[in-house]
Order: sequence, then structure tokens, then C-alpha cells
Amino acid sequence: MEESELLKKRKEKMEALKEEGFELYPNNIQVKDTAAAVLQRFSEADHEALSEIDERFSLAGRLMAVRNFGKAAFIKVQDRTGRIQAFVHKNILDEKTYNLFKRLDVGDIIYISGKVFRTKTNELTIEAEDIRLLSKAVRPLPEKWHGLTDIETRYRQRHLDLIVNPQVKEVFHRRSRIIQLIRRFMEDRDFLEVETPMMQPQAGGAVARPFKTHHNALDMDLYLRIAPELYLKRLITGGMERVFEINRNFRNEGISTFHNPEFTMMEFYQAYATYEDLMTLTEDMLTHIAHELFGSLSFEYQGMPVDLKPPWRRITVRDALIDLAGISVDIIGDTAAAIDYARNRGLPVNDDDPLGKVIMTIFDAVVEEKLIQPTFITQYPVEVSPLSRKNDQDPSFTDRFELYICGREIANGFSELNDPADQRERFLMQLAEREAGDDEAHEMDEDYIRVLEYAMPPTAGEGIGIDRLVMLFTDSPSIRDVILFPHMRIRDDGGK
RNA sequence: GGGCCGUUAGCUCAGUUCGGUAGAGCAGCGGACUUUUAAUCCGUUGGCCAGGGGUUCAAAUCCCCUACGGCCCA
Repeated sequence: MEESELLKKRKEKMEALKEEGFELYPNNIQVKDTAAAVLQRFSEADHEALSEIDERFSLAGRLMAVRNFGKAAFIKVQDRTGRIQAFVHKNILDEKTYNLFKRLDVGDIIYISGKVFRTKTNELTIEAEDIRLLSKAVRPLPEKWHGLTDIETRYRQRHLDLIVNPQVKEVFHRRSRIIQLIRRFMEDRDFLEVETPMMQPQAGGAVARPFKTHHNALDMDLYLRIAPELYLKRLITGGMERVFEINRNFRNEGISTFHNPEFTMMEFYQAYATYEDLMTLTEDMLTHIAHELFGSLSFEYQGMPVDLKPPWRRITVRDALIDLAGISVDIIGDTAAAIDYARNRGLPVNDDDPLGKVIMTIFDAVVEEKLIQPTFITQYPVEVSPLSRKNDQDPSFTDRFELYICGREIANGFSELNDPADQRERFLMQLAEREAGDDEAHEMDEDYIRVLEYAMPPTAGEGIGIDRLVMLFTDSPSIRDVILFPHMRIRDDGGK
């Protein structure tokens, strides 16, 4: 690639600085203050009060703006906490330092120290007595006013996005906070955080296509996990009784504003609990998070008002189809009628699909979008729930729920199937599906059945999509806004 | 996978309707300026118009293909 004029000039400048004895990348620096802390500490202090303060403050950060006035200048320095202004004057700095300052570029990492004062316009400002270059920028930053808006560049060069778009950092601060709140919430209820394999000889615990990889020394194929479920239930069987894991899952599927090939999930399992206990726990958890974040249970997502005030609506798949989408009982109860209905709406169904699967395809298409306020959908068909316990009253359904908010699935939980004979039959059902062409169907897992044969306590388990939860709580329209490095196709031109 | 839209200077964008010498602002460079807030003022450099092919006397502009991205649908 031809080097731009701009880069060439910058490199010449750097050479000149070096020849004059300035180090371009020194690393011995002591910084004791931050922008936000200084601004906060003197937020009430007026000019008079500040003039009494003889203390020196030292900060390091990125030079974000320079407004030059011949012998004086105002600059903005940005550190992890925010931006602060500094005042630079020829008469205050020694000659060598002033000479260095005149040749700094926006984008450089610098050190400043000095006293605080207020300008004519009342802005708290550091009067620079010392300025040092800590790291020289070769490339210029995006423009100061419009910033960086090109979505592709923002994701590919997230460092630039973070430098010039402060609200991006806010989203990831909040993401961290949400995960911290969840972790505390679980620990307070005596759950143990664990880690289970990301690479598995068989990708189980969910209905999805996996990524495949290979272990050379063992000469065996491995799959990146699509879920930790089966391993976590081994821990329940082993007597851990309450476990949770917050970690990545990998699914070999398309990419969209709601899907990233790797995404973060929290799964947890509680022995001697039922799916109904978990619905209550989920209400408690999300209301706790909302309260901590907003001090309120109501907020907006993309212009939609959301109210998390419990208790949340609980409605069965069947009732949701009838009451919310106006689908007749006849269609729900008859496979041929259901397939016809789906076909007429252009939904992808096969002639030999079982009724439960067709019903869920219809559900996803016609009901999901209507579930704006938090809603637990319950009683999922047994055909699409190979790891869930059958309902005692009607064994064609399972004791399972999914939580929907703003038309999105946020959580999925159920009373766990712990009868090894039933589990074997479910796997066999899935195998039949697989042979009928569904390559997402669950595979037979003899090893897991063997675990159940040692007796797993009655247990309920749940998965919560962390990325989608963070989207909801940060008002983000795309999953890429809550993942620092969302998946992109590679570009061989070095990127934009 | 399908449809629609986009890709022009380091960044943000005009220019494409109707083909006729590639533009602006910011950044950069040179100069003025001792309290600015996108500082201001004067001057100025910078382009494989995403890539490839075609039509034409002439293509950023029209046609075809490819790559990457966005939105919607599946």
C-alpha cells in the first residue's frame, strides 16, 4: 500500500524529535490522578478556593484536542475516566518542554502535571508545568466533530471506536456491571461458579450446528461447545447441587443483529428445584439488576416502554397461539393442518416434521414479536425439548419455559429429565429427526445416559443469554454493540 | 441462502438523476494570535472515486462480475 503524505510527514517529525533527544516511547512514568477524580474533587470549588490549593496533579492520557493561541494553548487529555482540559503557556514551561509541546499531535499519549484553576468560562483546568510525550501516534485519529461513524470500521477497529465514541465505553462498563451483579446474585444463593469444557468430543446440550476442530496429539475430532448443559448436570449428579457457569458458546449459524457465532451464556442448575422455582428466581434476578442499574423497574428499549414489575405473565405455548395470535385449536392439534398453515405463511417445514416442531415454527413466526413485556411461555412440546422433564398431567408437553422480553428470547429453563430410560428414548427420537435430515437434532450420548443411571437428583436448570440481556439493559439495537469484537469476514487489504 | 442499499482524501460527506478537467468541512503543512470550547483568520498539500471487466470520442457517474459492509426477509 502506498504510504499517505500524512504518514510520511508524521514519521519525519518523529525522526526529528528523536534526533533532538526526545524519547518517543518511554515507559517510566508515575501517574497519581485521573481526569474524573480531579473534576469531581473540585466540582464545587470556585476561582478563589482553587487559588489557595498548591497541590500538583499528574495525569496521563490521549491528547484529544489542541487549541493554539501563539504563546498559549488549551488542550484536552482523555484517560479511562474521561476528559480534562489543560492550559499550556510558553512562560510556564521550560523552553525544551514548550518546544516538545508545539510538536505534539492529537492522538499522542502524553503526561501532564500542574495546579488546578478555573478559566474565564469557568472550566476546571490543569495549568501545565510539565508535559511529556509517552507514546507517539503515527496515524491520525478520526475527525473530532463527526467522529467515527462507519459501522464496519467501528467494529474492525474497535480501539478507534473506543477512543472517539465515549458512549461505547459506557456500554461495556455496564456489561461488566451486569455480569458482576449476576455473579453476586448467584453466589448469594449458594451457587458455585464452575468451568466446563469448551472443546467436547460430542456437541450436546442444545439443538444447533457446532464448529469442528481437531486435536493433533490425540488425533481426534473435537467440537466447540454449543452448550455446557450436559457437563453441568454431571456436576449436579456429583453432588454439587447448585452450580452456574458464565461463558462462551459457539454455534455454526448465520450472523445477524441477534446472532454472533460466539456468544455468552449463563447456565445454572439447582437440585431439588422445579422450573417454576426458576421462573421466580429469574424474576428476582432481572428485577434486581434493573433496580441496581436504573433504580427502577421500568425503562425503554428502542422506544418501547418495558416494565419488569413482577409477577410476569405466564402463558402456555398453546394458549399464546390461540389468545395472542388467534390460531384455531384445530390447527394446533393436527399435524397436517399445522403444516398447511405454516406452508401458507411461507415457513420452512417438512412433511414428516412432528407436530410439536411445526407448532414451534409457527410460534416463532407469529407469537414471538408480540411478547414485549416480560412473559414466561411454558409447556413446550416434548419433540423440541429432548432434555426436559415431561409434564405429569400431559406427557406430550414438558415442564419448560422460555422468557421473552421485547420480542426476544432471553432465557430458557426447565425441570431436568433425570430418568435415564426416558432420556434414551428422547435421544432416539432425535436420532430419527437427524436421519430425516435435521442436522441440528441432538445426537445419542451414551456417556450422559450412564451419568443419569447413577441417579441425578430432581433438578431445574436454565440458560440466560447474556448478550441479549445486555442489549436490553443498554438499549442496543444490535448484538454487535455489546460484543467488543463481533465476528466479521476477514479482509486482505489490511482493513479500512 | 434471497431482496434492497452502500463503498469517493486520514475522518465526515457532496458529486451518480441527465457521462464532459474529482469537490467541501475537519485533520495535515506554512503563517498570525496570551483564557479557548468544533477557537478564529490568511495561505496550502493530499485521490488506483472498493477491485475487475464492458459500452463510449469520453465513465466516480451507464452495464456485468467480485469483495466487504448495512438493513429487511428466510
